[in-house]
Amino acid sequence: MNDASKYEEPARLLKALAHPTRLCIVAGLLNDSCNVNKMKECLNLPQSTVSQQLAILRNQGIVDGVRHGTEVFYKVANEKVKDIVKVLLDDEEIVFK
Amino acid sequence: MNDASKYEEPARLLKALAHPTRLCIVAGLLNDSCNVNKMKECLNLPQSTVSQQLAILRNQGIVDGVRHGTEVFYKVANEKVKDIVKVLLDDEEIVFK
DNA sequence: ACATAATATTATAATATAGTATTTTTAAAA
DNA sequence: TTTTAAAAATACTATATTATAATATTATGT
Repeated sequence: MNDASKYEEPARLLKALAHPTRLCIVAGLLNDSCNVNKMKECLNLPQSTVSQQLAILRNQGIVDGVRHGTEVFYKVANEKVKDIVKVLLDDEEIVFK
Repeated sequence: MNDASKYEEPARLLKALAHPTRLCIVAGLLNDSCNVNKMKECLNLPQSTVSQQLAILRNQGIVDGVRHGTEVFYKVANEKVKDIVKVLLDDEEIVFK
């Protein structure tokens, strides 16, 4: 029993979340969407770093982005992830501002 | 805002879960405790591998073990983790057998 | 004390991830 | 169409993780 393959996908999902920056990004997007520049300011990280972390989240379908002109607005795209992050962070309100 | 330090602990917790073998172990322990030998049989992995993964889970307080003679019976020691794993795996019943 | 069973630890090679400077793409404005 | 801004992709070094063999520990039975 317990073939590990069954756990590979969910493990990949958790792994994508399991980084302070990425977790912070997802937490910040729980209630409001946000563009990369604002995130980079809030997170105090180079743009390339933020974009790379966003790419990891995008690859797992955790977030997706919509372009408006030069900006891309991201939001959380996975309900299960929303629930997990809320449980993990005790349902606190977090917003990029 | 959004100092990353706030997310370091929860990220560490997720990281410890974010591996197919470790996730499988935790899922298998959700309802019943189990000793290492049985786990190693179920998982079809060397004993050292299972013990190492258990050590990672123990270090994050995700599981703990009680020794009975030569055997150590493990159980999940963190309620938040139970909830997260149930949400992640759609609440399916998983047992080592 | 010695043998045996169950579990833990250590060491290490292979692989993966993290961070960031640099370059490229995309879109709007001059 | 050139310039500028925002975001993505690339390249590369440093660090971390994984898997597992080998060894050590812990507890029991003889």
